[in-house]
Amino acid sequence: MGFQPLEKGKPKHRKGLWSPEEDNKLRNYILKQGHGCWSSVPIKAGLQRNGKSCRLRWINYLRPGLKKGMFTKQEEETILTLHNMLGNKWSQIAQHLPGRTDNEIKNFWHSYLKKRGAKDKKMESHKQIHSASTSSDTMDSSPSLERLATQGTHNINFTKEAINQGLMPKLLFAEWLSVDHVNGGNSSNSYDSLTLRNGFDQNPTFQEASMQHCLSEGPFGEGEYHNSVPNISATEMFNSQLKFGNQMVANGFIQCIAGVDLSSNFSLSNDAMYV
DNA sequence: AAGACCATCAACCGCCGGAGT
DNA sequence: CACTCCGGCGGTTGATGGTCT
Repeated sequence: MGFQPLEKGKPKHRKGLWSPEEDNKLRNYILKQGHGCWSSVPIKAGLQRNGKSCRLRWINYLRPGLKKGMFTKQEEETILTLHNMLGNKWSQIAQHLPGRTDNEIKNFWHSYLKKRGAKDKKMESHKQIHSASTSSDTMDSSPSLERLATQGTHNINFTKEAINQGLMPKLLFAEWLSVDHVNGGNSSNSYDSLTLRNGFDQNPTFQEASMQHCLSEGPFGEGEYHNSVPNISATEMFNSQLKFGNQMVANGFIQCIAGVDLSSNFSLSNDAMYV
């Protein structure tokens, strides 16, 4: 890829991959000042990017609480189910997947489509060969969209209406942390073993650590929440989220985050914050 | 070992809608 | 009402790394 050389004279916005220095600048700026108006962020943060690029970088990569790595089985099924209901509404789907971005989900879906396309082709030829025999035993072993939507493979019983009306809860990244633990994400990241390089790291470990530290002392302590959600259903999740929302408000949750004054200008509206 | 091919992911682009003037 | 600005969204592209031949 490489970076496009900056044009002489005219201040042109830089494109391409972000360097670690740029990441640091953006992260530090937003954590300290909040993003405010995105178009002014690059200027104030000393970046030669446009506002859009900064926003995207923050949302998709730098934002605290983001989950990295493979999608879990449950996440995959949730995506399939929600996509079946909502279509290509990636941002809406992302709101129900803790720590995942719309971009990530979109990418997943496209690769999934490719896989499925290949599988379908295979199935088609297989069917033709065995057209005389019963079809039931040739069913795809992966969950069909219809089945997922109707059965709710892991108790997903929310309705399209509920989703469309915004009745589905959005998530706190504190919950992302918990879900991550449940799903065997980076659960080995105990607080003690964390390295807080330069205050922040490339991954959300720093925030997770801080969150965990907060949570362990607060109403979301290990016993109460972290250990209570194995094989959590959507309904349970929903309920716990409602509880979470109330607790958050009641306990000044925001101030708890990382000891940084994020509350002043820190927009969490798109950060799966339940409001 | 090297080139071709493929999958994944980060980032850009263009469009749309809402808010402000 | 028209215009501009901005943020958000979805589609698409291009780079990169891994696998295959």
